[in-house]
Amino acid sequence: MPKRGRPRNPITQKSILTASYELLLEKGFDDVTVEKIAERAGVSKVTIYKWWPNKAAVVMDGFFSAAKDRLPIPETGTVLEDLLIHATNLSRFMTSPEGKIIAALIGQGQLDSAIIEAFRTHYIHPRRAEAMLLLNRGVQRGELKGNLDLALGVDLLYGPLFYRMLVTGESLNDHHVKQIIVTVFNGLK
Amino acid sequence: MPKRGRPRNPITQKSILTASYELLLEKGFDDVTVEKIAERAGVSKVTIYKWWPNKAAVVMDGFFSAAKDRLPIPETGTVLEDLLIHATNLSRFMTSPEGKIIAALIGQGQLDSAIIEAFRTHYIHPRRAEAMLLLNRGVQRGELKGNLDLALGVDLLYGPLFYRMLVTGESLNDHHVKQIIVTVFNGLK
DNA sequence: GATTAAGTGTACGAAGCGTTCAGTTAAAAG
DNA sequence: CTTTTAACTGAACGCTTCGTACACTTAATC
Repeated sequence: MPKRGRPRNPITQKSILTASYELLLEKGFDDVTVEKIAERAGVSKVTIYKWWPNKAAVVMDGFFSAAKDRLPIPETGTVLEDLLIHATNLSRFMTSPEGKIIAALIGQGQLDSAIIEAFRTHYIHPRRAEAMLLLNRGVQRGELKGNLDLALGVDLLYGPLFYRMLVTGESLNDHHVKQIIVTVFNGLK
Repeated sequence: MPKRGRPRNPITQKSILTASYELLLEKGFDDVTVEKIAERAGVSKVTIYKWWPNKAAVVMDGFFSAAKDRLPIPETGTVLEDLLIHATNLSRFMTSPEGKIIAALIGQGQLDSAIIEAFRTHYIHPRRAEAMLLLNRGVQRGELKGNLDLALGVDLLYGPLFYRMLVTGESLNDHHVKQIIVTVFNGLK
């Protein structure tokens, strides 16, 4: 049975999400307003509130629908090499304008549990799972110790990168990343 | 030459900072309002704006004036032992109600550079310096490698703890901390 | 034509920020 | 005792933004 009533216009939803992501990129989370999203999307504010419960929900949705996975998992044959490539790519992404959105969302998440939950589910956990696969290959090959706790490994690799980005704010170039990865690797092998 | 005019009432300032910190503890950054601070401090809102430029400045000041240093640097004789004690204390503090303020402030800092700057200067950097001293004792004793980059060491130790707190949100008990520290230590020695 | 649901435009209430204004109050200086 | 200076007060206000209410119009099916 096809639906009664006026059908939903797919362009409406899409342009809301696009406008939302563009504004997030240009202005940062705090300066994105529902009114601006509506204006840029060419849509009524009421329509936005019809489909999303609040501003945070729209913005998160816009982020997830626009953020592509730009970090394919490398497979060079040795874990250390894979880790170096992966971590370098990650750090470059995190210091880019799009990557900085991530800091903003994690920040906002500290004040709004719905945001951080969504972010963990849709962004953090999938990427952690990928990194665990990478580490697991190293365990199989005997490059990493056999009883390695994969989750711990990911904490040790990602932790310092996020820490620098969110907490110390210090620069994060390829050399720093290499230092971090090589040293952690020594602890994991 | 003593100052002309009505002298500043020290109680006024103090009660503003106290009220601000109490509210921060009870409600979190977002739900602290200047009006509530004024009400609890028994002070006019205008007085607050006379001495601080905005809400963030008052709240940060309240935090710094109230947050005691509860993390003395241990000195057991071996670095690994020192690190375990220090990191365990830190993680316990971070998961306490007062510690959670830190997550909120770092979060807010991602949206307001003045906040994160103040937080780094008054809170993060001094604690990193302490941790570096601890590590340096290990280098002197030959328990850690001689060419160790102390800042890197702190990144590796603190990074995973903050990462769990801010990003993954996973629990952080003494066992996790021990795993983290022991593994990092293996990479640093 | 009747029904259903999508979408619009305007207006509004509630917060909260930061400011303005017209005062009072507590001290030092003359 | 009067004047001057600066701290402090209370109430009101403008502004922005969130989220909602209301009275529509529009596009589809029955």
